[in-house]
Amino acid sequence: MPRNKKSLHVLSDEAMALVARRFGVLAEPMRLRLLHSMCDGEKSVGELVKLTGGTQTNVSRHLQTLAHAHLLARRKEGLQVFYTISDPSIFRLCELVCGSLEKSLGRQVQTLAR
Amino acid sequence: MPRNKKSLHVLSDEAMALVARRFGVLAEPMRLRLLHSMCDGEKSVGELVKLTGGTQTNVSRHLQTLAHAHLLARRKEGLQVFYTISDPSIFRLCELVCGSLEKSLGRQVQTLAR
DNA sequence: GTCTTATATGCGTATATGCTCATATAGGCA
DNA sequence: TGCCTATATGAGCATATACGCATATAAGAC
Repeated sequence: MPRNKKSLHVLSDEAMALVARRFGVLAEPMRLRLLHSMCDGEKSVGELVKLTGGTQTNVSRHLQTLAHAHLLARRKEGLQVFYTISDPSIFRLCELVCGSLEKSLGRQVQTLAR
Repeated sequence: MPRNKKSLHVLSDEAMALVARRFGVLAEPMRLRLLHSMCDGEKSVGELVKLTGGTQTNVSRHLQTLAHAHLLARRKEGLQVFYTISDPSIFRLCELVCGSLEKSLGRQVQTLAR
């Protein structure tokens, strides 16, 4: 029976979809800016709005997306909601991408990794 | 003059856009399958069509996308075109994502990393 | 209870992206 | 030349996603 091959293939497809979705979450400049703004610790939504210059609606939406992907943790305190990066593997991802981009761009953008 | 701050901010925005675009290239299951199919060396478009089960048109389009992002190298030989992974940092990216997903999914998908 | 502040959400719109069909290009062979 | 094969591309459609406006929810102060 070629069932092993088949089911492996199917599983692999599901895996691909999951990985793709994860990359998709990181494929938005605003979400990257939000993550970047949280590098030094948790921030409230209001702080993130000021730091990123986005609208409250948009920042809130993107924070939801990041939280649902388990990249952020949510903590409510009174009127405010604080978000923290809960998956540190993001940093490595961004470092890798920045390094790769620096190489392929021939150092056109030297400040990429900052 | 707050120009330093300003221009740093602008540069950072461009950087974010570049990084986001890179992640976006990796945010499609078919493109991930194509990359996966090329792990063991270069492949022709025809081979990739068979390996991934996609249509010729679609496979060709995704290969273009990957090549334009400098993730693939293109080599023409007679009627055939061969593509190779030209940026090995992709492997680390996928490993990191797979590892992170395995953790957050509580090992629901054990074969993710295969 | 009212009022204010902080955050989230429903809805409509604009843009982007993936997919397919048909066709174009490019190279090899007779 | 004409024909066949391998790959790329233009056009159209369907879906997804980001954004803003207005409004809802939640919590504190009064």
